Amino acid sequence: MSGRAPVRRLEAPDGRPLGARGARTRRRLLRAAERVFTEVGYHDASVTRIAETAGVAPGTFYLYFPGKLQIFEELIEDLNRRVRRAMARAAAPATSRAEAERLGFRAFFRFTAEHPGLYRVIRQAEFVSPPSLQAHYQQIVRGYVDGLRRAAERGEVVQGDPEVMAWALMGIGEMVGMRWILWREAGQEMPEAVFEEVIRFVHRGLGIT
Amino acid sequence: MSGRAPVRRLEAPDGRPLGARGARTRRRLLRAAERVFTEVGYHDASVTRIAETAGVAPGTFYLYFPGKLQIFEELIEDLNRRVRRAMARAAAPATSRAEAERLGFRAFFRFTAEHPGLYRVIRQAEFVSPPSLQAHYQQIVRGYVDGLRRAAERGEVVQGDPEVMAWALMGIGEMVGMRWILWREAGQEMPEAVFEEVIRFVHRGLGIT
Amino acid sequence: MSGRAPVRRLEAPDGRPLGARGARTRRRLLRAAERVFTEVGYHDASVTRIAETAGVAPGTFYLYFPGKLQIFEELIEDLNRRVRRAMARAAAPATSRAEAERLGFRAFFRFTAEHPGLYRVIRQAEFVSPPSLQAHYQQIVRGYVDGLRRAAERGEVVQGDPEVMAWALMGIGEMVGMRWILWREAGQEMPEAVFEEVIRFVHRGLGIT
Amino acid sequence: MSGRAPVRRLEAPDGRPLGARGARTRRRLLRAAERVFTEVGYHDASVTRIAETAGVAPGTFYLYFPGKLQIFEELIEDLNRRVRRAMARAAAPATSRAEAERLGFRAFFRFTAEHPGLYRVIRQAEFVSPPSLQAHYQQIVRGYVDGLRRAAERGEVVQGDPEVMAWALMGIGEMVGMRWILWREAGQEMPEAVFEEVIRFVHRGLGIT
DNA sequence: AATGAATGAGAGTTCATTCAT
DNA sequence: TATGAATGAACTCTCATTCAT
Repeated sequence: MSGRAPVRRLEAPDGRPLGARGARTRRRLLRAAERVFTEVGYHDASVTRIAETAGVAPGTFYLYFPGKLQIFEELIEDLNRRVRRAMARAAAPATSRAEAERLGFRAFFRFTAEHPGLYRVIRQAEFVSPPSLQAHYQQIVRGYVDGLRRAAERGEVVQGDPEVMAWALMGIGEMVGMRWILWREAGQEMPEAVFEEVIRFVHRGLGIT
Repeated sequence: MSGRAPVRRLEAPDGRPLGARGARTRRRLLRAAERVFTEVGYHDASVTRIAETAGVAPGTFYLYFPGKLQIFEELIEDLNRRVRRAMARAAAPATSRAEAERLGFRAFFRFTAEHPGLYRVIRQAEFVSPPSLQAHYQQIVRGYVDGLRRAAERGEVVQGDPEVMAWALMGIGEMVGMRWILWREAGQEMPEAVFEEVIRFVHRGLGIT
Repeated sequence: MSGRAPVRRLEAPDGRPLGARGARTRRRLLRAAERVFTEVGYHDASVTRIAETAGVAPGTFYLYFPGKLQIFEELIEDLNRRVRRAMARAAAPATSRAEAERLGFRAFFRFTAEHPGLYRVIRQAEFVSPPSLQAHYQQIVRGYVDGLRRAAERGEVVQGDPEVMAWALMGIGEMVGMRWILWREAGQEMPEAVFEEVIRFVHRGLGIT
Repeated sequence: MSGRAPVRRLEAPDGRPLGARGARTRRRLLRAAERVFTEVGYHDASVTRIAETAGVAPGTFYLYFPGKLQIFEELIEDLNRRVRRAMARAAAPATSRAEAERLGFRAFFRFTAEHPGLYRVIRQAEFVSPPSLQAHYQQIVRGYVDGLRRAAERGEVVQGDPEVMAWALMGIGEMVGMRWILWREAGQEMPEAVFEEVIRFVHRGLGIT
């Protein structure tokens, strides 16, 4: 279908390409930012602390990112990629839309459980970087829409506007994930009964019999 | 069954009751905070700007609220009350669960359209005041659960865990509202076709035939 | 020798004389200020809290005192009068300078023990109102000097500059009082042995054999 | 017997060691604080003004001190060290307790004359940082007590509680210093006759014949 | 004689960002 | 490529004082 993803040429904010050492430092800053944003949120995360966590001096941060906002935005994109990949991989072996939904939701909840905080951070983008947030949701929806359209053509799901359904499904996933995963203490699992109830609701909503 | 709501005795942070003049100033500060939070979010909203918007001096703010966090929390509660009241009133005349859902969602979307920004602000509470956010969602769910349980007993909706369904419905409402109302420019309406599609999804999800 | 002290005509800051009701309010403010200054010091004592303690509104304070500084200064004068009176009364029956010193120091330490905090507040005057502090010490010294001069003429104490001796004695009293009274918890007494040691030092210093 | 004083490793509030540039800035802030506290007292000294006096931006202050209170406390300790060192050095060559007292008091008054204001500042600690004030006095007393005890053993001074005597002596020094040094205009000397009178009083008080 | 809501200047403090080294 | 000292604007919050009622 596509071919390989283009190799991402990393560069410094001033446009110069990054050597191996620089690329490693950049990666460490990104991981540090993930940890710090996750722990305290965007506004209480200081650049100094991110640099510290990455083991570099504050000034070094600006060799790799134009500012705090930009590393946040890159992190959101990064998260988005990881979520979509996790869901796509999980749903790949499915032989029906019903199974695809089950596997996809399962993967989403697992991802959320393994990265508690990331899904809290993303909600912060509402005011921090609205375009990032919109892009995040829209990219997820885009993948969804294709799957739903094909399933409708095959008669597996009800006829209807696949975009609306995709947003509805995403809303269900986020709200349920927040309720049963993010608000739990770390280590707690979402009860299997809850998961099954969610899936039944989703299947009914999609008209899967 | 009902009785009237208790008169809310307003007080200053130091516990003294508020006279008419004080109550008016307090109300103006609350409205100003709503506007400012809505425009720029919690973190970029300064107390000074809120006071300015209300037409009072910065120090006056602290005669009525202990701080920025507290006015935010009060605003969330306030919003919560208004949303629930709007939905309850709208759904009251319904003669079936199907109709109740339709009227309730309609009211919710209308409220969101009339107060664009409020639903964006609430998502900020994730890091600003988690308890406020949880209370907000839980209070909405609580009302929902009762209605669903009774409907299930009457055989109007499918048997199942009403709490899970309530969270799912709330997620649908929020995400669809965000997509078609908040991200639109002011004045835009959610297309009727979208609304109908959402309602169909909701009805199917609940097992309403 | 003197005649009676002039009746103090109380007036408002604007010069108008005070009626009976006003005089009572003024007195209550003064007592409230004493309590508050004593508890938290000059800078952390707010006019509002003083008024509150006196049971009046903040605005009322300014009907009786031009400001926070002035009530503080009046309080220092007041304290000064009370200390001197207590010491003079205590020493009056003495038949020798030795006895006068013993009785005077005893009275001073007792006063300090009964008004812990007042002697801490006075030290604040160093920067709050230097003239008040100087006047306070000078008035105490003045009384001392007369007594010492007469005692020297009678050969009871050594010949020498009575003013220098007076300041030395005052320094002893303050420092010892601070160490053994103010730094103790309330209710603790200065050990009798300490008192006797102080008196011996004083007697020797004055050349009382 | 002695060995050298341990090198003081300076660190920033966050615990990182200070380089040469940082150490210089820190020193300049400390000197600036001394000047400003001396001029206007603790409460009217603003951090901004201290920074200004040191020639740095307000934010720089917080790279070196956690806050206004802490630089004040460090200043008190600093002053304490300098006073004790000055007195110890001055009294070192003394061959008798009588001479030691004379030299010690002389040194103390000279120090006070050279640093007018420091001794006023210290009195502020009463409400600002009581532990600092107690530590200051107690450290001075501690050195005094040893000297007095040995002198008593040699029969040079009267038998008695050396601690009480030490506090008395300190009180004399502070009060006399305040009267004849701090309240004078800059440049004025304490008259020699006053100094001699004080020393005679001290010698008599200690029982030095 | 008394009220108490309102003021507004100024406090201590934080932190994203810069730049000389 | 990296440092880290320095910046300075902006923040939340306090409180002595005023004045219309």
